Amino acid sequence: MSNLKSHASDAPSSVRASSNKPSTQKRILDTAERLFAKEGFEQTSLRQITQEADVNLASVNYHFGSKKALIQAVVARYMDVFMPALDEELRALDDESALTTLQVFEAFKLPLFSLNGIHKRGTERFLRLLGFAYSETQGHLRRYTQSAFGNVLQHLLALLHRANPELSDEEMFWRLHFVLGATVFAQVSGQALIEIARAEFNHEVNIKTVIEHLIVFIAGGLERP
Amino acid sequence: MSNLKSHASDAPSSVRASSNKPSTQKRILDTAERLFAKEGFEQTSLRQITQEADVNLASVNYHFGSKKALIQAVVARYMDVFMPALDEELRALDDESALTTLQVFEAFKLPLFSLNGIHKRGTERFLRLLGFAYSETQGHLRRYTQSAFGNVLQHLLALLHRANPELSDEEMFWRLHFVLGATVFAQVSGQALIEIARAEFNHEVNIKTVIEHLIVFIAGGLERP
DNA sequence: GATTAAATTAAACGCATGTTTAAAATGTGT
DNA sequence: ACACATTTTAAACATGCGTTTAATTTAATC
Repeated sequence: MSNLKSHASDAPSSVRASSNKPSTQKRILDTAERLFAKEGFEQTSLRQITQEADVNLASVNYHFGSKKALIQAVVARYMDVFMPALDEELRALDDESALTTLQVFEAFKLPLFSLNGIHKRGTERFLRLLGFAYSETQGHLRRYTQSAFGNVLQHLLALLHRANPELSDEEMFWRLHFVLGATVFAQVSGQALIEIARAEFNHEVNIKTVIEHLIVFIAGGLERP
Repeated sequence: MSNLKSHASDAPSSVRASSNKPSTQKRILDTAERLFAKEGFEQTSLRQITQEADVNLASVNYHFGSKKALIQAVVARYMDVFMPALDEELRALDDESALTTLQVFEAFKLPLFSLNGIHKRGTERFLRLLGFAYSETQGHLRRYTQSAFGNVLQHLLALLHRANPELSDEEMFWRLHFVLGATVFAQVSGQALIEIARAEFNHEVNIKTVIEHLIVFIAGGLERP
């Protein structure tokens, strides 16, 4: 883990010097993101990634060190946008006089949709990545999130307590995890569900619709007396 | 798939003739169940199962045909108890005059707890197996459940519609899947959560407690106007 | 007790994975 | 143009997986 060659700590930031083709690093990152979001981390092999990215197999280990590190790099690219944005939204709620659960969860919407700046379907990808991070046991990812953005999550918990002062710590603990479960699951099974829904109800269904439905649901569950 | 030796279609039903040691088949089934519920299907290897069951590696393929078939056998042992029990409970609700969502979900409690007859912690194991069946993509399991117990699931959907006549088909579709997500997730992350909760709140937490919390939550989410 | 059938066993097969190696190619600074 | 560092490459490595094979042991049948 220590005698690696460079991991491109700086170097060719994003675009190759005299070529219109993105750098090897970016190609790997983009392709990995797409495949991870589609199939999950464990289901996606480095051979699949490097083949589709049209780079050499060994370049993943050269540039990122390991598959774990690649996974973390992919997730971090979204976390680094999402978490500060969420932080800002949550701060805006601090001054709210009559805070509701729905308000807290709706604070997620803008940060989530802002991820579409990273990629056309960034929101969807991020949520699916999160889902896989939880359903597969990617302990290192959980540790990274906790240590890098633990304060934001603490803030979230405090706001929910403020909106639901009658709920005990324990009640809140369980309900928050159920919320997380519904969210994660909706995204991991999301694509399949969206297709079923599309066929069943004969109209377009997109990720925004799903999130709208989801927020109402989890707010209902969380507020239950 | 067709030229297999026997798969023990009948034979030494459950206990060995002149030995106090369970049959190879049962040892495999029990050990597989324990490991599958602990780590998931894909994360558990046949070598791990056969080693802990103290049987030969090849005996899994001899008795069950394949790993997939073993997974299905493990799950079926629970499904065959759970689904008829649920069916009975749901039928009892048909005559209810003012049906509530909570009643429908509480109909799950007895069937779930009855699984403790199969194993001391049968409820927990079953829910975790279900969780893995969904979060890992075990398509064959979904197909089996759908074809074997599809009628019970249809019945469930009908009852929920009766309890919530104001919800559109689409609304119900999404909420039911969120319910499933919260449930599944609670179980897959369940053991870790229970341990955190135990440490955090300084009192015993068991699967029944989690289910009680869960049912209130999902009923709240589903009923939300 | 001989003859089948069923079950168990050790070993190998074929394949896929992440990672490492060492040489070749490319780029950079002087 | 040279020397050096960086990057790319093809190949191999080491490990683990589910499955299959063929021989042996155990059990059952006549």
